[in-house]
Amino acid sequence: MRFSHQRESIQSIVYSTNSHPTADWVFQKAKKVVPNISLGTVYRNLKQLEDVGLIKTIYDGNIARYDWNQAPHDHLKCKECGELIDIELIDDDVRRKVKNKYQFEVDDVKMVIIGTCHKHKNKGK
Amino acid sequence: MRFSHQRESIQSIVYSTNSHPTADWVFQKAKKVVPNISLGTVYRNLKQLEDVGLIKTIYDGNIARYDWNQAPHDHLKCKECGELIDIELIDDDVRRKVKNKYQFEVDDVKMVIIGTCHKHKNKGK
DNA sequence: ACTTAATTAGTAATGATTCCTATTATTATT
DNA sequence: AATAATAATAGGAATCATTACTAATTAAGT
Repeated sequence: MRFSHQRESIQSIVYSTNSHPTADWVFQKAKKVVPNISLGTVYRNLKQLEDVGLIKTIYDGNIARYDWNQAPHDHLKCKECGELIDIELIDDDVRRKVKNKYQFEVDDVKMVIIGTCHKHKNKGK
Repeated sequence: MRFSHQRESIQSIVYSTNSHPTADWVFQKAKKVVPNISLGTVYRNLKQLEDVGLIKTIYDGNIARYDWNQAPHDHLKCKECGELIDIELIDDDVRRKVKNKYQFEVDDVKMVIIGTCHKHKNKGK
């Protein structure tokens, strides 16, 4: 994989935020640096960056979001504001249990906890 | 919500399988019962059935799958065959931890464990 | 500088899902 | 059983996210 100005920009954009951006959000930001970058380039590079292990993809419903955080972690999703919040539960238990009970070789545990964040607790009813 | 032949068929199709079918799979089956049913009807009814709490939606990557199983459970996804396998880990721990640590009201925990199922363990390398 | 192949912009194509509208069917009421 | 009110439908168009295609560009080795 050789150097490209576009990929460098895309990577630094993803690395600049904790907001788990979508491809389109990255595209909008990238245009400010590389004015005539195309959306296809953004997708292609996001995929390459994932292949190389520099970013991770999170599926939020049926839309892809990207995350620079490589450490194993999970997400809280608030159904009021839609925000994805990083959390660390550190449960190696899950891996062990699954391996023993289901003879399943675990690569990755993707957990999203749906609910209401502290900012919106009262708006529930 | 009033009765419809279409919705009844769609529900019984989802309830007839453990394969976590996609909308299109349900559509193909439904055509055998209601020959000129339309895909839009399938989507509309799947959503209604979910609203009413009769089925659940699982996002498998960026494609929606439907599940009749209302009991809290998680899924193993084999990256070789793509199959989604139901599992029960029963960890109320997660709910408690999240509630205390992050002041987050938990509605649902969606966990998908990616890896290799016992049928494909050797094919890994 | 020259060559080679990876990368790009721009656009067309795809696939899943939603939206729109005239018609049909269910349910309550007479 | 006929009527009225309106939820639900079929069929197709529209949308949204993502991928594929292609000629032109560009990084990097020689």
